[in-house]
Amino acid sequence: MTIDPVIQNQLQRACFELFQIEMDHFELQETRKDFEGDLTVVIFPILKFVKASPASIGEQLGQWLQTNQDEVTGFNVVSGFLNLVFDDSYFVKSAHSIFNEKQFGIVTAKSDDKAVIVEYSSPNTNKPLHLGHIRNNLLGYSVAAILQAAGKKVYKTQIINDRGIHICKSMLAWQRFGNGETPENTGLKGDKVVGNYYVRFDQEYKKEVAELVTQGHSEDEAKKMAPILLAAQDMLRQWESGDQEVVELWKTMNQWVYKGFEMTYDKLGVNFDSYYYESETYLLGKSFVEEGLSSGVFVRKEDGSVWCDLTEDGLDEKIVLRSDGTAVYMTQDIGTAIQRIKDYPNIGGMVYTVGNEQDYHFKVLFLILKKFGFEWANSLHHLSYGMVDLPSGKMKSREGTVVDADDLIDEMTATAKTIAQELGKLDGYADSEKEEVYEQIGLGALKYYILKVDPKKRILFDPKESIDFQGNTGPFIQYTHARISAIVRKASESRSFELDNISLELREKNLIKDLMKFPNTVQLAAEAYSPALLANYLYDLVKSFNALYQNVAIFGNESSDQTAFLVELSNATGLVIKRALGLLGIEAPERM
RNA sequence: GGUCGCGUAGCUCAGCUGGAUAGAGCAUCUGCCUUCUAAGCAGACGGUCACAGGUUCGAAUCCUGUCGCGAUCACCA
Repeated sequence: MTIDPVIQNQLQRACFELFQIEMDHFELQETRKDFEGDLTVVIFPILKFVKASPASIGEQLGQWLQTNQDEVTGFNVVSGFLNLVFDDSYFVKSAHSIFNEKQFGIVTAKSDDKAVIVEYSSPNTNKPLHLGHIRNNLLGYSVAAILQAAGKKVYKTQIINDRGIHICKSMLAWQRFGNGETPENTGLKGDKVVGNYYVRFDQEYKKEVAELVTQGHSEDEAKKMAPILLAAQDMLRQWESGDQEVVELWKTMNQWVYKGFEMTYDKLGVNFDSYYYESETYLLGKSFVEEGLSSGVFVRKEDGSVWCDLTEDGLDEKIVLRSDGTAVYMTQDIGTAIQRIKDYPNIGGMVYTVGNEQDYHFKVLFLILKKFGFEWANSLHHLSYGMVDLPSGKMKSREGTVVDADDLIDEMTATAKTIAQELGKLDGYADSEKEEVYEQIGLGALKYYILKVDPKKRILFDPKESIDFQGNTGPFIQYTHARISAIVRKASESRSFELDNISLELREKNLIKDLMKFPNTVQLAAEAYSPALLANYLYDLVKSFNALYQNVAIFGNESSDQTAFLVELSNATGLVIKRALGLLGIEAPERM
């Protein structure tokens, strides 16, 4: 799409013909808005090879391009910068081809290319999803979509932490205080039911600890000997030994949770190709520990525990198997990784969407997998993102200071509704249509708000300040798309135009330049695993569109080529906006 | 203490492999609704790019150090 490679090539020829030197790369950049021109060549790097003033070199190169390259119709040199002016028809043709290219910006995967597994969400089964999971889900889903658009085959998956002491705590509290409550007879989502008992457990636990302390035990002692905790630990042992009753309860309550999660995923608009459960994979890593021992990647200590010595790589020793032979977190992650490669054909790499608190863990994991000598281990990426904190500090589910995912989604939708009603939008539509749009807008605001910031940065989220709908926000972008849809509706008879008859204003050129950047932006976003890149691109694009269309009358002279061109240009812009929003998992309403 | 990340307008954030006078939105002010939809547009105000050195034609961007914030350094997950 971009002309840069062509110009690079021509500059090489020019340098050879004019100065008899061979340069393989030139610094090209978009011309700043306050100078005349479209593409700028930075002259300074050439100075090292050519003995002349920047002005003279610029002059000669500009002259050469003007005579040898059709698109270049003019140039000017300003203190070391050669600004090239392109012919209007070049931009008109570009806009035209964007409109005609069905999959503009999207590269389809070749069948022989390696695929990528993107893991995200990966919740515990003892509590509902919260704001932190929302960031995780939005990032994972969007990065998967972007990788796909950049030409990769992508599989989305997650690992569900369905075993361990945490779920036993919920189970125990439910047994004792539940009175047979179920999602069905309470009308609550299953994850909420289970989450409530997790909180209940903690309350009882604290009560018992306090009681023990008044009886004269130290707090540390009390924390270890509280009967309810001992009971939970006992339950875990029963689970591991396959006690039928415990396993049944475990299955039942986990099913409640999964149903609840699915409802939240549906609302968020994310999905998965497969699920992995720790209860099924936690033993997997062990066989590879044996393998690692025989190949010397791991060493066994006297007490029987197994370690990986990473001191040569600047890290510590890391345990991969406990002295009692049970698996640790690392063990199962090794196992899960290898299992996934077996389960899917032709995997070239994996992306793990996990918070930055686990940076060290993944550094170690990747290193160990490399030591095993797997080829794919060189293409593992930890999509590390910053925490979402509240003004009051960190979110803690046990203390009830979390922002619940479902609540937040509902609040956003409600806010969208209030604002839309105040503005009198959507009057005259059916209630069901209205509700759908409110949801699209509320979620659009939330998704864009989260995705527009660099993944690695921490987000401070203030739930009291409702998320903005003005300025650099999802709804603003959606709104522009809706306006474009209106234009397209009105101009239902699309008429073709004569390319040669169009002359462009600066703002039209700017919009087309922005449109042309889309494929490149998708590639950059894929390389950087950063939806933020795309979000900020979108905002620029929408600004360009608005700046142009505010002061231009599209309709009124329906017969002119200029009108037909403007309609096509808006159509192309609408397509790109919708596509880019899609990569962020945001819907683009036709009306709002 | 070691390691990693972050620090840009009052607030929230952009700023791609170093390039021209560091950009948006919110907030505060000023104008614009008979054209496609004002969730918008045009403009004003607002900066020691944490600090100090270094690299070079040129640094918010790269390197080193200091300070501040966060994370992490478990036979937890």
